[in-house]
Amino acid sequence: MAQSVPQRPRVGRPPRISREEVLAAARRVVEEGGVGSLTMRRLAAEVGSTPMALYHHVKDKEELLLLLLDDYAAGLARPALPEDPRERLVTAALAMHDALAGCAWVVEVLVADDLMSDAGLWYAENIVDAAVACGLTPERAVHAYRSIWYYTAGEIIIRAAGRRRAADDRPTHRERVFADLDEETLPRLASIGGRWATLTAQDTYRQGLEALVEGLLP
Amino acid sequence: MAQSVPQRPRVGRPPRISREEVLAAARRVVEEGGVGSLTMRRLAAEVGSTPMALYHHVKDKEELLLLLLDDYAAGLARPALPEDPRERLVTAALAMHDALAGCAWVVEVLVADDLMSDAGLWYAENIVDAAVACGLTPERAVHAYRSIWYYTAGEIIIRAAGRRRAADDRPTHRERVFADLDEETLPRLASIGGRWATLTAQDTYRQGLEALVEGLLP
DNA sequence: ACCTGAACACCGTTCAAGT
DNA sequence: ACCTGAACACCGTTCAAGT
Repeated sequence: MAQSVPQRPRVGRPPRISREEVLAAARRVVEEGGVGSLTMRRLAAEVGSTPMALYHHVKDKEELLLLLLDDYAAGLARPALPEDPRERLVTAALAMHDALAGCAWVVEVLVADDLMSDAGLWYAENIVDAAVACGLTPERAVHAYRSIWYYTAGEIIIRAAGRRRAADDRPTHRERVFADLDEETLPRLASIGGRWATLTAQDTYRQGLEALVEGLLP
Repeated sequence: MAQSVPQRPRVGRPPRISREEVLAAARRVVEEGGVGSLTMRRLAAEVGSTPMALYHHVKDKEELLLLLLDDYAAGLARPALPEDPRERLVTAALAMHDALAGCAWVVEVLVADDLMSDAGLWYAENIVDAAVACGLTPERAVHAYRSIWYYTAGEIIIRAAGRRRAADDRPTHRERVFADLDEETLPRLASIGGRWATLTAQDTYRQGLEALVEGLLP
């Protein structure tokens, strides 16, 4: 029915910017200053155009963010996974965590529309499948995946927030609170005192993951 | 030295609005429409004043949110905790989760400056202390607390995002993705298909928590 | 002491017009 | 087809002035 069009008959004004250019610029902006710094106006300046020209290449800001996400997900390496299902589960979860950690801004978008994009499903697929191979029913495997996802997303989000806080020089609310803990009502925290900051700065993602997996599998 | 002042000698223009009124109005706004709907202008309208009058009662918007948080935390019940340390740990974590779940908006603020306020430390205190009583070193107890905190915050944040998504009527990106999964590359997810939504809607917080605790404790 | 109005420096997006 | 400018309906916050 529809005959193939060898060359689209381009009519009208020739484009000055392309969707790819817009996306590339958006990626630059977001990598440098976080999602918060990505505004249509700033992006327009970056590509040397006007805010409204952008709307000819993306529907709106939300679509722009989703495209950015797809793009990032598509570029992710898919590590070879071990045969042993339990190891496969842990390895896939670690890879998922690395994918998120490597790109702080994704999280802010992620939470708005969970489970990144098609490419992100690879992690879910492998984790659920490995959990089934470990002996869980499909239902419990999905629940296990969710627990791991909560743990992973929580870690990423909270660490990202921590970094943002550290970037501001002024002492945070939390530091002030920890500086004068009441030994009467909070003896344990008071005894930990200054070590809290260093202890919580340590990367214990893997440790916690393994504990979680230990408890989740039969 | 300083003599007690029985009655502050109030001079100048009498106040039309108080800090308490501002806070109460902010709480109303935020409970109804989330943190996103709390703007200084909207809040001013709510108390029947101008945006700038607010700055006479709170330093800025951030302080306003922190005050709101303190306020909420101060009103939380502190459930009696069981003697057995392991049960105490689980009970405290569940109480922490309930406190957050009862008040969706806190999370948005929380992430910005983790560990709610003084009142929120009660949970940390009990969880860390119970973990030590279970035989962990203080260091590992803090790490265990962090894992639980990641898991808990992640669950709350992701569920809240899910509810926000469900509130918009239009089908989400994620639904579209799940509608046509590739059976070749994602066989496991494809086989779960439509059940994904109902499975992930189930509340499995306690289940995951117990698994995590199981794996964390010696 | 407390409040107001005007103003500054921002947002995302729509609409009508230009090339 | 692609881009522009002006405009709308918002933000948080500062500053100088009023009572």
